[in-house]
Amino acid sequence: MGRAPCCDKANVKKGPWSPEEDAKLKDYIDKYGTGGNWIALPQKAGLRRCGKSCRLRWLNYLRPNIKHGEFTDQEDRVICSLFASIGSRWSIIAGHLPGRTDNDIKNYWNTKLKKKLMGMIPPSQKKLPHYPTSISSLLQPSSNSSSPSSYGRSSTSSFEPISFSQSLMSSSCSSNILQTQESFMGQMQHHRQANKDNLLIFGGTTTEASCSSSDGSCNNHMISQQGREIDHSDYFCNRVEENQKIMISSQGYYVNGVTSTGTNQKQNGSGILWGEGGVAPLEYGLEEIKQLISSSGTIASSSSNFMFDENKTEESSVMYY
DNA sequence: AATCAGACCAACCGCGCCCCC
DNA sequence: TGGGGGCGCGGTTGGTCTGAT
Repeated sequence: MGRAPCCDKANVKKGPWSPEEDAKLKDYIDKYGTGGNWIALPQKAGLRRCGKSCRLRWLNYLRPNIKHGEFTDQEDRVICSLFASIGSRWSIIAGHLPGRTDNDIKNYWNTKLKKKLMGMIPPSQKKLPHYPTSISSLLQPSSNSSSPSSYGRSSTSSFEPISFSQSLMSSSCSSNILQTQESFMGQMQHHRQANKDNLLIFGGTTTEASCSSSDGSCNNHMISQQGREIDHSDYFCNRVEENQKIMISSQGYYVNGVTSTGTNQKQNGSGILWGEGGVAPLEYGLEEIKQLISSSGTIASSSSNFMFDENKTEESSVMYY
């Protein structure tokens, strides 16, 4: 069985597009539009191409305002933030980067950006020599992305690990799903190894985390899990020092017993009581992290160990384990 | 100069969702 | 309401480029 082919494979050309084909397609769409039917379009346009191929060519290369070339640091951070929040939903991420296509972003992620992040994986994971040893270093604003860092460098590639901006950190923390990103897990695990006094606890929603900082200058935008755009400036913008315990959940962030609203959190044994009706944040110890890393060979959205319940993300994200 | 390995990227493939009949 | 067709998406592939040896 199986699905019927979308076109007559025997009579369609495959492979790279010629300038003539590009011109035909562009001319046709300029004149008549897509007509809402990509399957029929190539025949009308005089192209021996599959409709899907035409659509892809148009969307990725021929349509106006497509931006090619180097991704900026800002774009890097947007991609990372959104990836941490929503996983590999490239079309949504592309929607937040005008001129960029999902395919472009996907390729960029797979070939470069992911490796930048992988540069932060501990030596035990990636056999890389040097890593930041303080959480604060991970939370520093991105000011050195163009300068050599002390992070590890792959022996076979020339990438520079990006620095995690506050916006990335905050948005990453704001979503449970990020925990399966091996890059970030690597940071966390390494940090735990480097400084056992630190405790990193994450959880909650992207839509309710608050920020008490007045000097935070994070202006990046991100979207909630419902696709609603929200501003990072409302997020966790304060620098966090070493030896502090960090918790972020739907009620805000928490550092050494002080919440983002300035109140002290009650602690109950090893646990922490979050406000009434609050969503208990998830806690990740080193072992859990190791387990996550080992069990999530792929990214969150494709992991069988994690399911992101989009129907339950209005107030809090839910992770099934 | 030749060869090889890794990086990069355009394009293809298959699946799930949605809409329409 | 169910089935079929089209669209859109994410994963993967394969060709080309580039740098190292």
